[in-house]
Amino acid sequence: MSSLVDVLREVPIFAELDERVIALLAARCVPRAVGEGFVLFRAGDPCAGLYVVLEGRVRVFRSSVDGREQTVAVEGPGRPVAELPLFDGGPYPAHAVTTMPSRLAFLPRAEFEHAFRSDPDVAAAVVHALGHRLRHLVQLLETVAFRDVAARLAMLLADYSEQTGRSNADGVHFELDRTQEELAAEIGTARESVSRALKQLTTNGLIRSRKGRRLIVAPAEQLRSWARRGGE
Amino acid sequence: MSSLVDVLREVPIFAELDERVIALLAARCVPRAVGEGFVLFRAGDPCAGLYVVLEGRVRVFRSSVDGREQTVAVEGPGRPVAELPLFDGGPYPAHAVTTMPSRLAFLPRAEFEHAFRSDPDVAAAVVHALGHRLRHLVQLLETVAFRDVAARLAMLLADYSEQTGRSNADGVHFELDRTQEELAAEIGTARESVSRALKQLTTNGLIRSRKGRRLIVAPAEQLRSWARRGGE
DNA sequence: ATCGGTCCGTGACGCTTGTCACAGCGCTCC
DNA sequence: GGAGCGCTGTGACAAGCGTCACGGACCGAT
Repeated sequence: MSSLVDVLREVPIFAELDERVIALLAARCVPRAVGEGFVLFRAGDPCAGLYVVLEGRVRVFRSSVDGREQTVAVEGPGRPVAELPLFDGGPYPAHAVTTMPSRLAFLPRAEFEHAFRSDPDVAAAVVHALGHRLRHLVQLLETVAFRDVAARLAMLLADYSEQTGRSNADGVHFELDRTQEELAAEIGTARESVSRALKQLTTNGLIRSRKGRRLIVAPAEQLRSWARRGGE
Repeated sequence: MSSLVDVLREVPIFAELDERVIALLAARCVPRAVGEGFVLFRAGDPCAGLYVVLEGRVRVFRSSVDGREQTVAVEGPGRPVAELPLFDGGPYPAHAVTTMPSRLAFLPRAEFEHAFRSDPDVAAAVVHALGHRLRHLVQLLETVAFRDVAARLAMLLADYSEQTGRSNADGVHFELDRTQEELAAEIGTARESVSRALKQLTTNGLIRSRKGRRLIVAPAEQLRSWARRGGE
């Protein structure tokens, strides 16, 4: 098995730290292998520490009493989960659950706090990550508030295609490793609406092809501008 | 005029710093008096520095091409505006405009960065503020995604009543110093819907009395639980 | 008092979308 | 290869809400 240090070095929020600090953090981390559906924490729980996804996937979401769920973020390998409540001392603001078997690193709060206070680089890195998250949320809020389902979906596909897609002459093609149910939760709508929106995007030429979960879509910029214009 | 130092000491994000640091920051701040409708920055502008509201009010919002607006935050005296992009180097994610004549303090980015890197207390304070904002956004996102207009309004009133209200036997009474138009932008809906939702809350007994902008409402906890249950 | 502005209430209407119901399809597991 | 199951498509319907239109209340300026 590869050493924790090697993995942490690849984690964006730790990437800029020097060896000494990474080694120190790694020594304090508790690695865990868990199955699908493992609950890292629930909204309202006091914050115990920081998780980093090494392998697998974690969904962060809020749920309402009547069972609907709004996904706030989906984190994959190398991404931190719930860095927020480490700082203001408050509870976790959302639930976090693995959506597939995963390996996680857990850094207890006290360890983290110590590193944060003693090394300004750690502080800067963390604030950087927080900033990114906040930026993303503002964006998400806007689309959920303003856009219809098709436009929100287009935005989401634009993100995915940039993250995991490869572009060639026909467009950007990539694997959409999510069910429509999951997509629906991410853009705050119902599964059926996603199904219809996918059809709509296809007839509008923004999705060029759809074979199973293999997609070929228009370039991200085109998707986004279409969404901003509100669909033609 | 009162010294800047005195004002900054009252600002939540600076409150825990010691005199020396505050004095140093104050010396670098540029105070400004501006009228209503002054544009601090627009979405996409590169980040020039941090603003702190000394007096008045600043609305932070995103707008869509077709003219609708979603308010992200409304900041009053003592509150920082746009601490986010200071860190990740990105542009401002939203517009910020004063909604009344205001006094602002402006701290150029370089000064801020210096303080942030050299004093861990500054770093901690700022992260604290960021965390708070993120928490608030997650909450806002959930309500916009799930709740109907009446519920969202109830949540908003719960916040306001806690911030500025005084409670007595009839309920919590306070002054709602916003137009329905402004309320609508904060919960992502239309003015008319706010008007109808206010009526609905009144017939349901959550708003006990409404004379002009003077409101008497149910305790915040009751408002929130009603909203969470989705209106009875 | 009169005008002009902003703000608020309310009716009518149509579109989007959530919900329910059901049918086809591709799996895996016997 | 059938049974069961999760995922997907789609039709029908109702509710919520945005939009338009209009009228009325309030208020400051002249």
